[in-house]
Amino acid sequence: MGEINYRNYIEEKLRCGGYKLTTQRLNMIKVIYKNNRHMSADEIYSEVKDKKIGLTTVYRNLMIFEEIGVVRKISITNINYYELDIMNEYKVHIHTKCSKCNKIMDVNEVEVTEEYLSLIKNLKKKFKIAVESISVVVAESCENCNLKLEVRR
Amino acid sequence: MGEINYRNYIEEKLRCGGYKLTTQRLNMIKVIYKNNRHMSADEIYSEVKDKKIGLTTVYRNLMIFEEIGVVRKISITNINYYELDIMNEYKVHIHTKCSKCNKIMDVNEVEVTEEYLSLIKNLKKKFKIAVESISVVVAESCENCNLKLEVRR
DNA sequence: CTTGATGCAAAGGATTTGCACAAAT
DNA sequence: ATTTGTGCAAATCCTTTGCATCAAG
Repeated sequence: MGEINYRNYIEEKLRCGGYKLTTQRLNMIKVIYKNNRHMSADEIYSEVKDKKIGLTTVYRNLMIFEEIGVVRKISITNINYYELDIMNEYKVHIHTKCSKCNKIMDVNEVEVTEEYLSLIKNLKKKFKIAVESISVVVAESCENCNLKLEVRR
Repeated sequence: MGEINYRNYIEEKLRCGGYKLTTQRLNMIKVIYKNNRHMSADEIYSEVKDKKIGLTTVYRNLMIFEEIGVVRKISITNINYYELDIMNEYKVHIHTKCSKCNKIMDVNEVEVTEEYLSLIKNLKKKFKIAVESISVVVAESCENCNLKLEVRR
C-alpha cells in the first residue's frame, strides 16, 4: 500500500470503530510506517513528542489501533512492540530477537510461512482450538553479532 | 525424572552454578513440579508463602533457576511464566493461551514438533541465525471455552 | 452543545535493588 | 569468620486511569 493511500485506509478503519483521525493519530501512524519495524510505545513517543502529544495518548491510541486491526502487538520480555498490520496479508508472524543486540527481525518469507501454516493447521486439527493470532519469538544470535564474535576471536 | 531423583538433580545444577539448595529453593521447585504447568512468580509465591519465604526471594531464585537451566521463562502479555525444564528433551516449545479463560497449554506432541523442527531448520538456513530458544504463543479459544459458547447459544 | 480526544498527574502491577540480618559451613 | 541467602522496604519500569480541559462537528 502506497504512502498516499494508507491515510484513507487508516481513516476508514478508525471510522468503522467509531474513532476520528486526529493529528496525533496520523503522526503516530506516519512514524510506524516510516520506521517499518517493531517499535515500543516509548520509541514511538520519542519520535512524535515534538508534535504535541503525550505518552498517555500514544498508549491509548495504540490500544485503539490494535482494536481496529491497524497495528499488531507482540510482547517480548515484558515490553510491548507494535507494528503496522497494513501491508501484509499473512496472519502468520514470526519474530526473532537477537539476545545480544536486541534487534527484532520480521520473518515473513513465503517458504517459511508455508511450513508455518501447515504447523498451525495441524495444531487446530489436533487440539480443536480456534487460532486467533500467533506470535513466535526466536531468541538467537543474529548474523551481525555472530560476525562480530568471529572478528573478536 | 522421578520425584525422588529431581532433588539431587536440582542440587547438582545449583552447585555447578555456585549456589546452594536451600529450603526455600526446594519448596519452590516442589510447587512447580507438583503443579506441572506454567506459573507466574506470584502464583508460585502464593503456594510457598506459608513456608517462610518472601516474594523477593521467589523472584531472585527464579532468576537463578533460569540461569542454571532449571526453569524456562516465557513472557506472555507482560507477565512472566515459569516452568520446569527438567522433564522434556525438546528445546522446542509451543504454548497456546486461551484469550477467554487465560489458560496456558503446552504443546509438545511429536507430530507437531516434527514440523516445528523443520521450520526452525529452515529459519537457521535462510537467515544464518543461531537459534537459542523458541517460544510460540498461539492466542486461541480453547475447546472448553468453545463448548461453553455453543451451550450459551 | 455534545461527544470524543487529549494530557497531566497519579495510581497500578510486575519486577528489581539496597541494605541489614540470618544461615551455613 | 566468611560467604551466601533472605526479606523488608523502597525504587523502578511500563502501562493504565481519573479528571479537567480542548477540539470538532
